[in-house]
Amino acid sequence: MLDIKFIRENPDVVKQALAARKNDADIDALLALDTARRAAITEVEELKSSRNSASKTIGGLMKEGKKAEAEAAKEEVRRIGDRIAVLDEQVRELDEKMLQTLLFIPNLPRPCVPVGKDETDNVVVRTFGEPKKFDFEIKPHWDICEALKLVDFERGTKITGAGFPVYTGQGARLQRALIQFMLDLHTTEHGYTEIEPPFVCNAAAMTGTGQLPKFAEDMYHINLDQLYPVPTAEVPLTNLYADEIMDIDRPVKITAYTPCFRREAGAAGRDTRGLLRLHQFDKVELVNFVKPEDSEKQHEILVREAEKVLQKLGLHYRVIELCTADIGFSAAKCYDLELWAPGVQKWLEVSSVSNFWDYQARRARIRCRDANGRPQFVHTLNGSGVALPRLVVALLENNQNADGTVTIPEALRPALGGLEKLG
RNA sequence: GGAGAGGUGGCAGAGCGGUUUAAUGCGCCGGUCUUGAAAACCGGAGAGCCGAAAGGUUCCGGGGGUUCGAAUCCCUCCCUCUCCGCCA
Repeated sequence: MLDIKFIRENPDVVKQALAARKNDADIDALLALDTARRAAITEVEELKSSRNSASKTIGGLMKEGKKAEAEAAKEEVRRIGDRIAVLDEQVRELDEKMLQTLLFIPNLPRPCVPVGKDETDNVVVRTFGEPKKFDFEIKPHWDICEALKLVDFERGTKITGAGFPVYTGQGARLQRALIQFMLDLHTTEHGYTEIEPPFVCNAAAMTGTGQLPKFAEDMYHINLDQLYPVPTAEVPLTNLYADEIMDIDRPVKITAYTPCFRREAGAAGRDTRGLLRLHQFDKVELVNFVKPEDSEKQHEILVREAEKVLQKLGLHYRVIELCTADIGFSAAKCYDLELWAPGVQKWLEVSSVSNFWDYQARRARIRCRDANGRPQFVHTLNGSGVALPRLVVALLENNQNADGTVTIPEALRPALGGLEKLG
């Protein structure tokens, strides 16, 4: 959520930033609500002030036994009370309208974010490794999965539906090993505290991080209990500190594995084959809470931490900086990590590393204290560290051998009991 | 699921219609003392909103009601704890 004070004082900056990300929010209408709200508050508070002092006077009169005078005063105060009730209701309605407007306005991209018209204007920041050369005919991952019986695509549709993969045998074990490998890396080398959160969250949490109310259609919803299966661990992890004043002399860094559930509304028919786009997938997520002055520096550290996973696995990847038109709703700045998958001949997004500035913190009321001890909103950051299915795709397609086996990267073998090859 | 108890500042815990401007303790910050620290003593400090400021206003789990006036009385919902039931 944006700061209404900032919008009031910098309407043109806000309009320009929103235009850069192709958002058409009506800022002038919002500011009109703001003006009306403040006028109503000023009026009602003056009335409340006079009611309060009059009530004190009545208390005194009652004690002195001046019944008649007290009754006259009561009548006067009752009229003030009626007027207050009307104005209070007005303020409540204006508050609600403003909130509903603000909840649908996205974050402002930082000035440093490249301006663009769509994803083709994203910028490649750096590239790691080289595309691998093969001296045999390589297979796409779905053929490898079938040959080595890593995923049972057929039976999965029977129990749930398309997009809910059933990993089997070494495929299932590979999932578990990757989760362990990533959690161990981040906790032992990057200073993260491991969390195992609930896999469902309530509407307040979903609103805190920005999934609700705008993206309700992208989420599964357990109607009977008003709970949402998490679309990312970002939701439970970030909201862990909702309504708190945090002590963050140094960044608070937490990580968790969760399955992620996404309806992928609007993406029907895209990437239907294999593991490229799923309704349920596994992910290890990294979440940071930092003081405002530290967030830009910490964002660079965070993206390096996510990259470390790919480097250790020896995969060819690139870091993309998203342009203003492609950046996520809640993000102020965002890097994506993309793996090269030679079988499908595509760059695959396996991580999104975002700086949310104070946008989520304001929605979820996560604060810390500034140098003077005054409360201020923290900055939140998060990054996938990383999402599994596309990582598996890249591992299988890059490490496949002519004999149909797949070589396990050195770094991953301990988590697989020393296994060197799949198949 | 049933019965009972309870939700008050960072924590503990009083208050149960009108000097509550929410006592008190612990913890926290500053100071005195000390070579330094601890202890002791003195002082300070809740959050949101409106306001340039002075100041005002709201907040005792959420919502609603009674009243001139509600932390305090009533209704309702939520949550926590204890016991019972069921159970991995």
